[in-house]
Amino acid sequence: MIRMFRAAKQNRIFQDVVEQIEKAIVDGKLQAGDTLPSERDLKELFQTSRGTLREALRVLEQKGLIEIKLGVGGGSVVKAAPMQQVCDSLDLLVRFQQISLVHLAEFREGIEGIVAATACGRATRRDIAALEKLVEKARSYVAKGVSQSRRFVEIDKQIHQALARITGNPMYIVIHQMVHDNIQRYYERFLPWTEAMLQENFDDLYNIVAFVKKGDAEQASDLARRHVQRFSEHMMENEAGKTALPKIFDGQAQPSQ
Amino acid sequence: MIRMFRAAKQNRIFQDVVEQIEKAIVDGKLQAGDTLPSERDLKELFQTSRGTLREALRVLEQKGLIEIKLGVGGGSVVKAAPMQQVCDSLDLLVRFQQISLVHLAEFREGIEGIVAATACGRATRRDIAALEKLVEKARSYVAKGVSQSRRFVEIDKQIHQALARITGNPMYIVIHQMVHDNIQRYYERFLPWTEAMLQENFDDLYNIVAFVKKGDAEQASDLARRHVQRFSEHMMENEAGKTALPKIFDGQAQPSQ
DNA sequence: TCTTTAGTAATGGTCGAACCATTTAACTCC
DNA sequence: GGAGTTAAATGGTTCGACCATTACTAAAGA
Repeated sequence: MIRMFRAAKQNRIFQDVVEQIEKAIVDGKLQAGDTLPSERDLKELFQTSRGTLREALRVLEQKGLIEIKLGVGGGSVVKAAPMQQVCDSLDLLVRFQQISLVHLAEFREGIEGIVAATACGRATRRDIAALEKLVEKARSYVAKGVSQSRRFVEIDKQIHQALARITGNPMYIVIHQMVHDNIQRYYERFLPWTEAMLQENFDDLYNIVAFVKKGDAEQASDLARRHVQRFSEHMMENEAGKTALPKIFDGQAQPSQ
Repeated sequence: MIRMFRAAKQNRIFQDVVEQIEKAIVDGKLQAGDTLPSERDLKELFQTSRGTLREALRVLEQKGLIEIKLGVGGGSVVKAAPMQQVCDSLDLLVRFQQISLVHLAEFREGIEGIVAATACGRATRRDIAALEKLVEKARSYVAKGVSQSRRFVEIDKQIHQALARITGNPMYIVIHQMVHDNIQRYYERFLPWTEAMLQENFDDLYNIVAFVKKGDAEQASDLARRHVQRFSEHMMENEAGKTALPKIFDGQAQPSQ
């Protein structure tokens, strides 16, 4: 009932402009890459002022539907699917401290588990080959020690993203990316890498890929979850992690209804 | 690397205003319910024009951070956690047909499974009592037949939300709500209820709660997943669902990277 | 002829002042 | 004391002007 009707602030002209353009995009009348007329032309099309029109464009830009370029030949370009917006909106919620690191980590555990299990049944030979190539890359960085930990983390992310992509379900891709990015921000700040951790994590990746290759969903899923858990455990062991951000670890914070 | 730096369009003044206000809100210097100064005051605080300031307010409003009220005593009021925005952004993605119903349903399956399993270990006696109360409410609506299916669906949602809340992890709550709302919109349009379906779904709910009460995570999880699957199956069987929206069911659409 | 450079026009970004529409609160009148 | 009226504050809109950036073009120079 709550979401059946939208606010009826029809006095707001820019809102009407937003809805018209949004509808045109969603209906496919405006395709990604298309350029809208200039602000001065649009203001005449919509019979409004430039200020009001610009407020509408601001909203569309924020929604991720258009991108605005400067200079001659610039203007409003229709963007592809606004996937980034989903991430950003959740980003904001996390920064609101409504969601702590333990919450994120627990959630990621579940997601990684499902992704790994789902990927098991859907990975093609090419997928496996790509995964193994990434694993080899990771191995080379691990061999070079903690100085290359940044590169290793990058490959680690790519492997997880590849798994999400293999599922063929964009929901996993977008949700995974969002959680990973948010959680990684904490790890970068409070979790210094050691040789042992690097090796341990590489082994996880290697084995996860191996299980996916074998098609062993249960083991792949379990290991993927364990893989995420290890980070939380290291964070707990780490002095910086415990002392610097106690709030992050306070757990069961209730969300505001 | 991609998400480490933000676009450096510092020529855009309104962006700077957005960031300053957003930071103040996220840092807690501005609490939910606080009212910002009037546009005419803000424009002086930020040393900018009213038009530019309004563009900033438009962005903040779109982000769900503020709500704007008219008339004397009106102005920009800081809102609580912008949970609705997460739903809206996904809604847009779905309408972009980047995410189909099968994608949503599969994802929801995983989430409901994890939520049910996690809730098993965390439900207090009060939680169980509240769940059972909801189940009894659902039973009464089922008894009244399809005429009360709308009410039943509402209770169904409340039960799932209650389970998500029991986990104590706000990630589950917000993600669940986002997926549920989006998916329910399809079901409402293309899935007419029958007596048998009502009964079947009630039985699911009854048993899920029973398993949670027993603390049987595995069975609760399996049944919760099965519960979601049933909807997809009914959608498949249903002529309206198959013919009205074939595109929704085309499955493996690849996201634009 | 090719390259460099200066110029020019289109376009988004900003500014200021004015007016309109809505809402609240105070005030007047009965 | 209640109902209607008025006034002021505030967001919404409009207009006109100017600035900053950019791509294209033509002129100048090698």
